[in-house]
Amino acid sequence: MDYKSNIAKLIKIDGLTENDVASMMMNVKDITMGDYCLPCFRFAKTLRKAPQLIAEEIASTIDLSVAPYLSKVEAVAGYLNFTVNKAFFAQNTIDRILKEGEAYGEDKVGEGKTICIDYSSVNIAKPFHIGHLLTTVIGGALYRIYKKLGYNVVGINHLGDWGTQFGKLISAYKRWGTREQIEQGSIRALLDLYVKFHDEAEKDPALEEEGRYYFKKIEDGDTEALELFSWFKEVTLREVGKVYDRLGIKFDSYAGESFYNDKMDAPLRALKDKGLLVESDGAEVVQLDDYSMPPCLLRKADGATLYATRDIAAAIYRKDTYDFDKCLYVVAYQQNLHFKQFFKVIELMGHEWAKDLVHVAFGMVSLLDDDGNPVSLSTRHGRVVFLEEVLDNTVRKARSIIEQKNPDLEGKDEIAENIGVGAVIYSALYASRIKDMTFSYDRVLNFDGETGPYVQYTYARCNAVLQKAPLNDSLPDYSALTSIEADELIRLLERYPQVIKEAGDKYEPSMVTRLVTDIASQYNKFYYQERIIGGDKGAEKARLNLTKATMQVIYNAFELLGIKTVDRM
RNA sequence: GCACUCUUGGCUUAAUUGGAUAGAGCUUCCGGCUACGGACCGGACGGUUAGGGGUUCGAAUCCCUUAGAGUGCGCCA
Repeated sequence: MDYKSNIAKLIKIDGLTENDVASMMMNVKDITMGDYCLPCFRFAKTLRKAPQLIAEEIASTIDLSVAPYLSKVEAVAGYLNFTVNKAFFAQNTIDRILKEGEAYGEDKVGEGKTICIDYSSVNIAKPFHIGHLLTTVIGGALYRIYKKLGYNVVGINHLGDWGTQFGKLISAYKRWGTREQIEQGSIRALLDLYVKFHDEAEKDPALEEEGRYYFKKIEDGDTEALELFSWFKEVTLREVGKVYDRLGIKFDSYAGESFYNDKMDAPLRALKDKGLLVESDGAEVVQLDDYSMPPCLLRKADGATLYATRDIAAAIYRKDTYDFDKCLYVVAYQQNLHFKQFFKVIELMGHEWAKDLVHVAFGMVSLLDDDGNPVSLSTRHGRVVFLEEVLDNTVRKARSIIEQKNPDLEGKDEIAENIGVGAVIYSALYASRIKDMTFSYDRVLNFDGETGPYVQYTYARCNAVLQKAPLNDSLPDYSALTSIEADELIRLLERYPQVIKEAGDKYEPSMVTRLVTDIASQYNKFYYQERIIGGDKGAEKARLNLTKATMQVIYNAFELLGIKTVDRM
């Protein structure tokens, strides 16, 4: 049940509707003062009374007998504080979680609506490195969050699969490559070929011409060139797919740059007809001076189209195909201007849905150099950390901790995989997405404190308690859950559905990470405060059910984040 | 030069979007396993929320300003 709006029904303030009051209700920080509160300061001016007096007057009009879920109303320092009936609250919350199970947190707000999410967007024949981590896991988490909220979600991997580099790659392959080499070496082998091409091209500039020649062949639909091109694509996607599987990432569409190749003429023509596309230094641009932005370049002097041209075509295609209510682009904030520009161009074209395009920006990932200063990733300078290597390293670390702490554990490999990968995903979804992140092994290999393994440990601990508990089919006595620790825990569990909605509204999966961390932490406090097994049967049952509910919410939250829980570790 | 973003203890960060005493984790120090899992828990140290001004009952949060950092700014994506 929604406590805030139920409480709001009890409060009568002139000129305010129930909804107004409900939206002013807040959670109380300090649980000893209550659970929900209404700050009365803002009424002081219109009512011409002191806030405390107003709070007292409202308190005196509230009849608790019609609200069995409340146990106390109190006016304190201008706040009207409501304390819920703890036993009722505990029972209501825990029963709901146990009854709904994996569905706890589901909502219908998204029913009948479609959201497109453009994320990950790998480049063919380029390394899948930690620079792709954030877009991939943030996009993946949003994908699952919106599904949970009832939306129809379309996950799009906008592949970087077009450009002269593919002509060069074909040229290099035909000169120095073999099929086995590529099949075995995959992206690394393709990258090696690409690098070799550039080295050789410095000695023999004619190679550049050859690269262009083969790219032209791709464009013209030459059978051999197309076959090689799609083979490179297949090899790349096969390797990248392995990482996606480990991260629990899925896509509904892989329509990338090459897909939009023949879809740019129409929007360009429309822009021209509207007089928006103008010639400038031989190129064609949309002037955006009126919006204090530099012009958006859509066609080069040599007639070739650009990034923005393709994105405009893609947005229109997506609107036509999916009729989205929102289209998200999970892309680093470096591209802020680019998105603002092409969103504006689409608006100028007269598409009212331009307002539904959202750039979900996130911070920059950098590495530390030898002096401890952050440096940006660079394939050219060899400053690349393969995502797969990071996963392998954290899994290895998890494995070695298991060997040390729990050598007899069964299924170590799978458990280490889930812990190691979980640690990486967790660290990427820990902070608000706009924060920059310097990647360091020190950080992702630390499994203490607010980390993925910490939450997984709590889950495994809950599981161990339940395994060890004797059969108990008594009715739970929730009035026995009297400790502050239990209260706080239940309060956090109850908040979960609301937090998912907020995470969706703000495109901020870290809100889920934070809540599940608080839940794990609070369970551990509860665990040390109260002995769970033993004593009165009804009370024991209540503590066991609370343990079960905690596990369920951790499981549900981790599923949204893409992290697997483990029963033992 | 212009635009966007950011600045909270040594480090990484939170704060119900303007609400009560700014809350955690890491690090350091102290304490806790003959306990239902010590990858844990408790405690201590550590903050003028970058500086200044303003708005108001109330500001880390909004406005102005100064400083610092990052990113971007026509023929790459």
